[in-house]
Amino acid sequence: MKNSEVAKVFQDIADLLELKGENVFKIRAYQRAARAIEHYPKELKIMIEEGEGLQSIPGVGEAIAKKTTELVTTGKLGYYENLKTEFPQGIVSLLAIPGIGPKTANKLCSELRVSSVDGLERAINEGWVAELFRLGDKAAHNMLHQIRALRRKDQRIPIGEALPVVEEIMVALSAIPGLRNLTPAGSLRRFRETVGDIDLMGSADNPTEVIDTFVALPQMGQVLAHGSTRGSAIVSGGLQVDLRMVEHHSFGSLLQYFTGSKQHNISLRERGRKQGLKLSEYGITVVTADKLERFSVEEEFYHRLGLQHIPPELREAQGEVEKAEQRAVPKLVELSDIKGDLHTHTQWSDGHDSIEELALAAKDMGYQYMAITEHSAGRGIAHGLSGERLRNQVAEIKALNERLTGIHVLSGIEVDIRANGTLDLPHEILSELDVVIAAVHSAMYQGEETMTKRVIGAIENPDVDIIAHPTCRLIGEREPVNIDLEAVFQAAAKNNKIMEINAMPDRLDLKDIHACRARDLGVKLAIGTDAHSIAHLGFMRFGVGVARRAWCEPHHILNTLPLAELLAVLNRNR
DNA sequence: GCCGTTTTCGGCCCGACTGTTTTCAGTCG
Repeated sequence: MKNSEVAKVFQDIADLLELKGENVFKIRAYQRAARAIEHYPKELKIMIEEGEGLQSIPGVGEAIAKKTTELVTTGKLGYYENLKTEFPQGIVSLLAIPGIGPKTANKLCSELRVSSVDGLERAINEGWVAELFRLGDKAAHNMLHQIRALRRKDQRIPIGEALPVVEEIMVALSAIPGLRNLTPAGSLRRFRETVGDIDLMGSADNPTEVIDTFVALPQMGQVLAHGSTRGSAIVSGGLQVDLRMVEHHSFGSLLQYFTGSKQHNISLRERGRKQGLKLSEYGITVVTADKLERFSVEEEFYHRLGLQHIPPELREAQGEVEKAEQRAVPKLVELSDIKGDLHTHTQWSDGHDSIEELALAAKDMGYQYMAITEHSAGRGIAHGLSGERLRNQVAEIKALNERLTGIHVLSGIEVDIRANGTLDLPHEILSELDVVIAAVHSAMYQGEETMTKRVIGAIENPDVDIIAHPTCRLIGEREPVNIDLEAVFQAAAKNNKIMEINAMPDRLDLKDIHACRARDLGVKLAIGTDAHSIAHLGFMRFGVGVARRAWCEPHHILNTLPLAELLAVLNRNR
């Protein structure tokens, strides 16, 4: 059983306990454990097999560890099964409607026999809900509104779509004189792979003017709110953007608060409470003196708590507060550390631009090198390269390198790992290249054992350097393949092979927690954009974002190495 | 149910909004 499935069970348990009216702290304990498990980089199954104590996970104690072991080893949890029988099926679905919590759900269920969203809708329309004690016409109307919103619920948007939209807005507002701060907060700032609504935080001498300009921008569709401190609008694509203008002297604490994550903020407040400090979005209050200290800069907020500043990407309550306390927050990899792109396509296969065009663009980005890694012939649809065409390309790259200065082009390939685990090109050709990436592009629905063996086979092949997009997922479109990543990472560590963080925004593969686990096991990572055009080279920042969320420092990332050192590591002269 | 540089028992993050009441319960982020 996967961590995400375990997390789902504990979240379900929390919901059921809420309906039952259990002790709120017990409920919170289950919620906390669910979130911690969901973000935990190591598979619980492996931890149990290796006899590693589950209680090392923050928020998991004796009872939840025991339940987890039962769940993971037997696939079932008696406690959960019993709990489920106490309530009509479907009542939990009511909790998903904003505005309905456990009390209201229980009332609807016990007094109106409502136990589904459809049933609730009928009860509202027939006027029953408005009759209930402490509910009225307005409450019933709101429920109906929320049900409709839920049905057309927009999915979370990949960060690759949201970030450019937000940046365009920020550029448009940055010209306003008097604007001092403007930053996205929330999951976008933390660089999560998908985002919901966007919160922009700003401070200015003339906040009203900023908000007026914001809601009047040409890309704004429906304006939801337009006040003196807050504006809210829907931009094309359905993304809701809120702009919140605050006082200069409170900007730091407010930005901290709205960046989250919620769990990170809770950890901070728990810690502050022990020091006699009360934390809120307005600042820090020394409880004994009842005096509020405000912070215009976020760094100072953390320093006041005796902590190092914590990069937003790490704020997921995964031990970052303890590290900040010990002054041991890692110096995370940055975009400027990247010396080249190791995964690109040109007109030779299914890319848009020529090798030279791509190379010059890479040079403009300040790179020292870039690798051309076309598809191999097995990908007929992508105009993949045969051995012969590949040799021609190698010759062209060689000639190009003699002409170009300031950028070195590496000849490579993204060779198919066939369904039977063999590679799509022979050793004779692969051994002539600077870098060989191997990847699965077909037979994606193989069982876990077959798929794992298939990829490990490629890892053990001496011609292969890097495994690209190891899970083949497409965010919101295609589920990851069935693969035992733990075994794959172990094999990569043993064979000194590199795993890719594919920076394409709809891939981000490896994802954050998997990259983190690979790093833990000592596997080196490479960030590649998989660019099919010059514009795609800019995807690098999304890959860097994943690496940062995986606690990676520059030395964990292969393509932070200068050219000579990179070639030494790839060691292709065998 | 979790947790410990005040505690192995007795705490557990903080503030705001809404709709319903007539001082507040319920919900949310």
